[in-house]
Amino acid sequence: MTASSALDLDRAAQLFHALSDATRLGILEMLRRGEQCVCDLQDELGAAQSRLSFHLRVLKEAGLVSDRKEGRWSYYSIEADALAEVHDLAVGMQPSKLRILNSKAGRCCG
Amino acid sequence: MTASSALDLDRAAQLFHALSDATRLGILEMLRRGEQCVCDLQDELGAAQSRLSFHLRVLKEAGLVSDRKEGRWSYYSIEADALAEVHDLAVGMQPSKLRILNSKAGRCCG
DNA sequence: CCTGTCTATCAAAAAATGTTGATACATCGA
DNA sequence: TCGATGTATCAACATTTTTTGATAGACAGG
Repeated sequence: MTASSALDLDRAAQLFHALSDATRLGILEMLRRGEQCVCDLQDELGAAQSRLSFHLRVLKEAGLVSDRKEGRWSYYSIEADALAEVHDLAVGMQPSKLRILNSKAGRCCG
Repeated sequence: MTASSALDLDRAAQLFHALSDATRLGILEMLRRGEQCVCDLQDELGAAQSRLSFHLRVLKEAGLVSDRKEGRWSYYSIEADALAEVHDLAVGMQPSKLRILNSKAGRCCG
């Protein structure tokens, strides 16, 4: 059986697309420190509010982040599962050695 | 020292962008079987020649594939180093456990 | 209530990306 | 040399993505 169906490719493309922008990668980098409200991201990344909101939505639609409302604030945080999905994709794409140790089942470094 | 500079982000974005398209992922998938000429990719992926040529260039500019001319044919193959770079990025982005075992130095499963 | 703050959404404009068909170039075989 | 083949490149167009500024809703504090 071949490894990848059309759907797999589309999902992979969606994930990679969400990661294909420096602003979004910067957001994820900040979120690795833990939950952040939009205003903090805004300050630290120096991005306009609506711009940030846009990128956060892209990340959210890809499942890479989730949000939580508290009072006036929205807090965003990383969805570890989606990042694990990215990791699995990366492993699955390796041409040789790396693949041997990996299947869909488990992560090599878990 | 923080993990990622602006340059890192741009490079990461370039790699992920190259991977953010189903056609290009299909190409890489085929190339995992080994070197392929454009005509074979064309047949199997059912993509117009100039379209394929476009996507191959994106992949090549990201360093993910290389090409070799032989007679009338161009043979493309995977650049394992770039895929390893993708893998390292994926590992480095994990929020928790996975990171612990990894540094820039080496791959966990190598 | 009113006002200011935080955020999402919208529409318009701008920029980037992908597609298509045409053309050009190199190579091969006759 | 000629014609056919494999590929890259180009220009035009279509599509998608990103940015910007404006607006609106929810909430908190006075």
